[in-house]
Amino acid sequence: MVELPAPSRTRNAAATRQAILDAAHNRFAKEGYDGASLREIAADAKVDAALVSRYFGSKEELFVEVLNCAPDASDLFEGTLSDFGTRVATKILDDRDVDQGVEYLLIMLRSASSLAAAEPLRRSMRTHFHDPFAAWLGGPQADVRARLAGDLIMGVCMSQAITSDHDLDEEGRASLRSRLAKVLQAAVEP
Amino acid sequence: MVELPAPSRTRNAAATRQAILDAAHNRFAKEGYDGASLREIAADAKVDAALVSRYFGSKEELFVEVLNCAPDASDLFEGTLSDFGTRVATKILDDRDVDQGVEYLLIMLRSASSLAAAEPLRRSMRTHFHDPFAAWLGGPQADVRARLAGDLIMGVCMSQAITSDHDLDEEGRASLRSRLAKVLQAAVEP
DNA sequence: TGTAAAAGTCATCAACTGTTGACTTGGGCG
DNA sequence: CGCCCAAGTCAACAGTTGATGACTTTTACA
Repeated sequence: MVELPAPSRTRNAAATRQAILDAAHNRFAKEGYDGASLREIAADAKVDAALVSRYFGSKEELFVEVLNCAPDASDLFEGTLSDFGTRVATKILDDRDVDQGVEYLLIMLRSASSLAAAEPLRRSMRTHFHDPFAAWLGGPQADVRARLAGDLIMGVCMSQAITSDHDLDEEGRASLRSRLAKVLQAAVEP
Repeated sequence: MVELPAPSRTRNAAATRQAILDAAHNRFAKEGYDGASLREIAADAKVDAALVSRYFGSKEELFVEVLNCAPDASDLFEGTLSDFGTRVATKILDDRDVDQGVEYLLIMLRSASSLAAAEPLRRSMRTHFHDPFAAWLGGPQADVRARLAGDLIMGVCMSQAITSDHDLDEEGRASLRSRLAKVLQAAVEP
């Protein structure tokens, strides 16, 4: 047959490493830690499977590396506290442009069942979400308020992930959005 | 050697079938759909692994059967609506006696990542939890209120499952309980 | 008691997993 | 150009998984 149109990639360790990282991110978000296989990830990154183990040592280390790239969810903290409920509710429910923060939430909830992933997951959750969230909230029992709001966000995202929004019409979604805003606000306010 | 002290079990198809079902329930709750293996389940039920496939056809059908045994979560509905928040909050957070309803919630969240388990899971969630919950709530937008409360419960349970309550002292837990009660109440009230 | 079907077991299959070691290819430096 | 180490590939491993067909054991009925 003809030659491959373009090798399209000169050898570049940093670039392929990043490609693997991106592919792993997507797969982990879609299928969870156990469900995603190194071969799938490697195929997505257009790389041999052996290279993944070679670069990151093990699947678990790759997972940790992916979690370490998580953003600080700082976009949730741009705005006033009194605005928090509606702001986050719209961000979560208007999922058409699934932004980074929610993607990482998906990784977490999809990997919660894995024993190997549990410990890295817990640590990442604290450092990237809970702690900065509580610090931003301030006030009395900030950690409890942060945890409760975080649990609510997680639950809603998870429900979305499971049901794929099959069972809610447009009016229902609007109602859900406003009510979620109210409840979320009740969770974070001192 | 001596004889086995007691074969301890006459051949009884219904009993072994139930034993398999119980073992599957526990394993699915602990490790999720993908994580639990038929051999583990069979070992727990003191049964050959082949028998599981023989009785239930496939792992997925076994999973469906387990979900079909889920209680209607009717214990959440014993009491007044104005009492709902505190009642459920204490039930969830005093997890020492993990009752059946929460166990099934564990199965759901631990299996949420599995593609094979997704559809049966969604159906069971609706019929065993969401629909009767919404019916019990009544009033305007009962389905939205039921979903939001359910999502919150799921998120809290999941957070518990991940963190194993490592990071909250006794005072914090009390605070979490009262606040969860308040937020939960805000979610269900019209 | 004798026998046939149910209940349970065994061995095995094919597929897939993460990981490793030996190998080949490529590009930059002298 | 010619070398050499990094970058990438190939094949294979040991383990586990779900599933299947042939086999043995028990129970119940005539």
